[in-house]
Amino acid sequence: MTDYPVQLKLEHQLCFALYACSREMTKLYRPFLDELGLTYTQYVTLLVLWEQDNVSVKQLGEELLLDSGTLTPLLKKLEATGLITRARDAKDERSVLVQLTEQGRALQVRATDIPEKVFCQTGLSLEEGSRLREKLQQLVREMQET
Amino acid sequence: MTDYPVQLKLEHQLCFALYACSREMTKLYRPFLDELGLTYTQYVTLLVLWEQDNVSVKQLGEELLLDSGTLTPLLKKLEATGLITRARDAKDERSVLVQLTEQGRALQVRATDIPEKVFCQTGLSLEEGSRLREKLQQLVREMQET
DNA sequence: TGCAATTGAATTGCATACAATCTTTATACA
DNA sequence: TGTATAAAGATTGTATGCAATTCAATTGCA
Repeated sequence: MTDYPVQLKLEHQLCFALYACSREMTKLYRPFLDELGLTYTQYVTLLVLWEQDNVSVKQLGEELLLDSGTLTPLLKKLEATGLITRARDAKDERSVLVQLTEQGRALQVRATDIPEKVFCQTGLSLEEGSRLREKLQQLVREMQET
Repeated sequence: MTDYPVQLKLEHQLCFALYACSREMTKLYRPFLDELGLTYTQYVTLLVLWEQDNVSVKQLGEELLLDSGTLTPLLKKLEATGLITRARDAKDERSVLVQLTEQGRALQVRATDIPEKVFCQTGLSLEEGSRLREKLQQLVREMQET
């Protein structure tokens, strides 16, 4: 199999490196998020809400690159656990506004140290981490244009 | 909200950049894989098998960083569509060996050009793509050690 | 050698992702 | 001003991911 096309080798795939790396990174978060009773997707949703409260499902979807098929059930779970409320926007009944509860806002304090703890396990310098993140953000923007 | 802790901003998260980038990359593959009737995970599984046929579920899991909970149903689907066969290893009845069918092997030809077509949409130079992939592979290795 | 511990898959249960479709509300414009 | 179109969520269906558990086969070692 020495003449196997090099462009099909798994080791040669940027897509797989991304896919594997993303999942491994999520695994590093899991023990910390377990303590807060959150999944990774719930966590990033809260990151958005902690920055800007009272946003629509549409806005959340634009920030997180997720659609209502993913967000609706996830938000219902966060509502059921008492971290957020969901309510139709009086100004536009098509929209649903998501708001943190007291409890949801309080959780932010317990999350503050998680990114740093995880980052320490990556073996990256701050400089390398930033460069890599910027490169990935640039790549996301490029892929969304196509 | 100007005093919001910078380390919790979504834009500052390497984990989210990876998560978003991985999903966007998979979206670029989708139209091409649809033509072959494959999902992304089925595709990377076949990448492994095209390189080395007749491997165990355990070996597949080690290459793809997936466990039997994900692989077993996926492999059953590939078997149902006639691309692979699954059989207990006579030398160790605990293992299941996965083998390509004629049809499964034939599909490789139609997949050969996909990585290049997708890569063109990333806007990366070959040099940048390789560097990024190597950085991600190194990061995966580092995260697996912890 | 006999049996406890380990290993490899499969199964179960839960939480995403995402395409496709449906429902409700808002908007545009003939 | 009706009405066609568009927009925002919700729903449905399919396919992962992964933890936890179960089951069968193998291995290690007292």
